[in-house]
Amino acid sequence: MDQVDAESRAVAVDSSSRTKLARQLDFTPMYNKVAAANVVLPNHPQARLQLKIEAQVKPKPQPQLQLQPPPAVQGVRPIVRPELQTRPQSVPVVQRALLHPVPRPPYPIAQFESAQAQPNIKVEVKDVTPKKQKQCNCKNSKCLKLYCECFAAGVHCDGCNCTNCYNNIEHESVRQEAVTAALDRNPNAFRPKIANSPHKPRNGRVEPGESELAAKHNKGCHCKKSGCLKKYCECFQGNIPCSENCRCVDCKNCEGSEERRSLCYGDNMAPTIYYQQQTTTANAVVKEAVGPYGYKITQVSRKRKNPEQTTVHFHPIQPIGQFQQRADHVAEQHKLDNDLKPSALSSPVNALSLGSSKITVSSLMADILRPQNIRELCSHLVGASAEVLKSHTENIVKPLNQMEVTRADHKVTISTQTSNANAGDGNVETSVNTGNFISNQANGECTSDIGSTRDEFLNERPISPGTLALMCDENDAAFTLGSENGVPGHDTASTTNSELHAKQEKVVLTRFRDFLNHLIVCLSVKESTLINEKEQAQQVRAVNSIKTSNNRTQLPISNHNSSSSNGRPPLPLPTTNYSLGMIRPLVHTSNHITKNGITRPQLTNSATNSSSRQSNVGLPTHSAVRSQEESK
DNA sequence: GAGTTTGAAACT
DNA sequence: CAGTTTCAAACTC
Ligand SMILES: [Zn+2]
Ligand SMILES: [Zn+2]
Ligand SMILES: [Zn+2]
Ligand SMILES: [Zn+2]
Ligand SMILES: [Zn+2]
Ligand SMILES: [Zn+2]
Repeated sequence: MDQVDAESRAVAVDSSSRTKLARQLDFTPMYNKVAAANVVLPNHPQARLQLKIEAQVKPKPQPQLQLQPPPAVQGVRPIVRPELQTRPQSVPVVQRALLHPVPRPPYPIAQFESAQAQPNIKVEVKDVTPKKQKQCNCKNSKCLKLYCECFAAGVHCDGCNCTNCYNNIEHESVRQEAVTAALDRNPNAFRPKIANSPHKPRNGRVEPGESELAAKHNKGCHCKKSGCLKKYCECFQGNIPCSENCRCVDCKNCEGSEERRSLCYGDNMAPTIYYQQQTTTANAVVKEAVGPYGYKITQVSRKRKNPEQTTVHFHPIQPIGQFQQRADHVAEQHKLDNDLKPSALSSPVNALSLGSSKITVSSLMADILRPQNIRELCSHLVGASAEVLKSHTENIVKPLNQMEVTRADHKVTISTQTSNANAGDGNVETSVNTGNFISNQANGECTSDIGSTRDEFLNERPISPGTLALMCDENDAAFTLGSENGVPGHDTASTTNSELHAKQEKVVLTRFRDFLNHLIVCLSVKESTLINEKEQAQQVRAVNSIKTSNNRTQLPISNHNSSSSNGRPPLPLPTTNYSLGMIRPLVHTSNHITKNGITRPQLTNSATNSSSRQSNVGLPTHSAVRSQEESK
């Protein structure tokens, strides 16, 4: 029927369109609409990407985009090629590139959304993974309806098993019409369904209740039989808990749900994956569940309060909890190679955070190392990572040293009690600055909201540094993106990226090491102090009874010294107080760095997005109650 | 791989 | 907006 016509038309148009296609594939219309609101078009991610890609990959002026794989790019893997070309919007590409780490391709995600965000991503293509994109199997939609994942993701079919496919360059004009139609039906049709972040209100602060990171499915799911624990559920598929936007029945994917947890973290998540997709997930829901961070930690901590819900969806408002988890993926941190970070770091941190850290030590440590400290440590590490990224982004590669210097913003304080005299109030605080840390900064005061969030980490699943790093990345990404304008993605992306990661890792590990060293020092100091006291006491007694002098013992100390000497900053240990400050003790002047830099960018989300989102967020309109729930 | 189940998208 | 149909993925066997 009309198909034919369309087709013919398409063909006709083709030649003309081709050229344009190359750059555009994306759904322009959409942009226009969307963008219009925002105005920010220029950068459209896609456009950029595309351009970039072309440049990198190939000049490819040719009509048929697809075919040739860009030689250059190709190096890594074959797969890449087609996509690039084909997918105009590149969404996929990008994502692919970015995602690389992920074991499974997250899936098609379109990035539009990010108009704001994606810049960094661009990394690219070559980089790594070939990720394959998902292939559809459409038979009746011609791949011109959102039923088609390719179409929905904003990419041309490439290597799909579809029948009668019009989602390709050859039928671009028809395709465009379909795009337009889809947009008419739903202006957000090609935007990510899952809001990644948190959009924190632009106004600035995030409500306490709401975490900044809550990722939600914009429209929510409407599952009735899957309990939202199967991939039929978009929320589950996107690895996010159901939210108030959902109207599911008998939901088991609520935030605190045990089921959810078990599924998510349990086994599967294992180490493998963390993936994330980058920035935007486009509309496609992220397919592939991601594993949460891979670090597995397992248990440990207590579970939080969570309200488990029972049945019907109740979506708690408290988003906070999962923060991390979703943060990851949702956030998409782009890059970051998972591996390293999590694995390496996690364990240590976890241990600490958990508090599980060995009991033996606990008594001694208790005074010195407190949960809060750990949180701060985490923040510090994240901040450091962020900082690295930031500097990296700026292209200014500052020597790490410099960075260190820089980090003066955030402070971590650890209080220690000295057994000594003041015993009671012996707390002393030392603060350390670290780079700006995102989350903390978010709220001027670190503690409050984070507190809850972090508790979770600590208690529940401690966030591993790796995770932190991820989070960080996310943020970074965000801001990078935001700054996108300012920073044109540097091409070297791939290399840069790895470099970046290496740096981040280095910094994080280094700092963590420092932290541990300090901890050691503090402990030793404390220990020695205790010993001395004891000794003195004994001496006194002894004196009374008998002799006077003796030798003082100081065992551990020696060790400590050595340890301290190891490297890091010598800490000035006050005799009485021990501080763990990772670096220098300071007064608290707090300077929170505003993390403006960081946060801001995010805010920018495209107007539509934000607007829509907000509405959702603001109130749960969903009044409903779908009381009847399932009949069955 | 065929068949079933499921819930989003499309349609009315 | 609700109800129904269409659709393709997810899941099952
Ligand atoms: Zn298709
Ligand atoms: Zn396809
Ligand atoms: Zn197709
Ligand atoms: Zn659901
Ligand atoms: Zn849901
Ligand atoms: Zn649900």
